[in-house]
Amino acid sequence: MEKRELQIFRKYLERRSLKLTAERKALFDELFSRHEHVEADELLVRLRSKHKKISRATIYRTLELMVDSGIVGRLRIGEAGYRYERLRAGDHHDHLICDQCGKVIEFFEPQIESLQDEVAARHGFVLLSHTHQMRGICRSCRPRAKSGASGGASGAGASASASFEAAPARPVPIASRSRE
Amino acid sequence: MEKRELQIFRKYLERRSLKLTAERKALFDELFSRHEHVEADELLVRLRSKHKKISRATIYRTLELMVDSGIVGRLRIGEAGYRYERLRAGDHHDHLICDQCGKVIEFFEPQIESLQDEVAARHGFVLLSHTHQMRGICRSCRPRAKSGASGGASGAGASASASFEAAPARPVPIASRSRE
DNA sequence: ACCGCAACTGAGACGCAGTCGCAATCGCTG
DNA sequence: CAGCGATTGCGACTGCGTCTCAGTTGCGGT
Repeated sequence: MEKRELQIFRKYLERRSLKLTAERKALFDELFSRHEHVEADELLVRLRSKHKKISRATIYRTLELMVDSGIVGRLRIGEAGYRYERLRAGDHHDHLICDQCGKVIEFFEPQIESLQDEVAARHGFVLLSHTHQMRGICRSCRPRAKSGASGGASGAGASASASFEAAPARPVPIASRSRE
Repeated sequence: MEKRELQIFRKYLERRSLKLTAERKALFDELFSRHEHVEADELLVRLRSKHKKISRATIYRTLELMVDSGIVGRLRIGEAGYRYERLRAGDHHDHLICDQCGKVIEFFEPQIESLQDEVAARHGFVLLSHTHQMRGICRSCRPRAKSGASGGASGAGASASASFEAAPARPVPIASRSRE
């Protein structure tokens, strides 16, 4: 049976009289073949190594369609640029990232979700989406962890700590939650 | 009396035998003159309009020092690039952003903070920092709000919704909390 | 005073990630 | 099989930040 997300994407395209071309399908297959958080250029390289001819622009254009259709999430994890992840329908999660090895763990904490609604309401906001990333050192990196981001204000170590940036994700359409 | 953050910055520089030059001081003053979330180029423009001669490179270099020293926070709010905000010593907050007017509200919710620790622990992580952004429509934009990010999977409107990105912030050294 | 040197700075080149313009193609539809 | 909107690849381009480099500053030591 065809993947549910492919159906959704197909429908999304149809509604706008856009086509599910070979390039779009190839990108879909690549992205949905495994669960990960991948960069656009990585997808380009992979597809090309599979002898699919596709341009960078098309990758970006297609990813945008997928993000808009809701089947793909766009994140900012670390440094520059975006990463993309497939989303299973109705899914929602936030991210826990290891600063050392880059591993990404997904988590979902209902209590946090509802506290968010509360906070938003308290400020008169209608919540549409959110981004929540926690960064730290994972279990397997723990032993040899040492450096880490220089702490607050007071004394830090000696060597200049590389300033490692962090950044979150594209909104999770809150619809799925609130419209329950 | 001299601003506490300036003292911190001064000390940070001294420790590394760096200097508090006129340019650095000017940038500090600009950034700490009011509370906001500003872009690097905006700071450049402002300083120049005040007849201070300063180059783009210096702005960036100095902002990095400030971020490292802990007196300034670096965020990703919307689209590309970073925004900088002054941090009062020991302060911590997350952000609530209006997708319509761009207004940024800071919030702090102790319960969320501790739930985060719990989640991290559950996954064997040592938390170092986090980023938490909520996006929506603020009270004053509410009445005429309509468009918004296309919802999940199913039917969206007609016009192509501009894909508005979001992205969070530089870690808040968790030290201040856990080391309490 | 003067030297020496490390720290600073401005200007512009550079790099990366993503976007755009455009002409060539594709693939329905009538 | 002509018409036409959708699609694509290519390469130019942009925005934002970083790097290089040569010239300047300013403090410490003598």
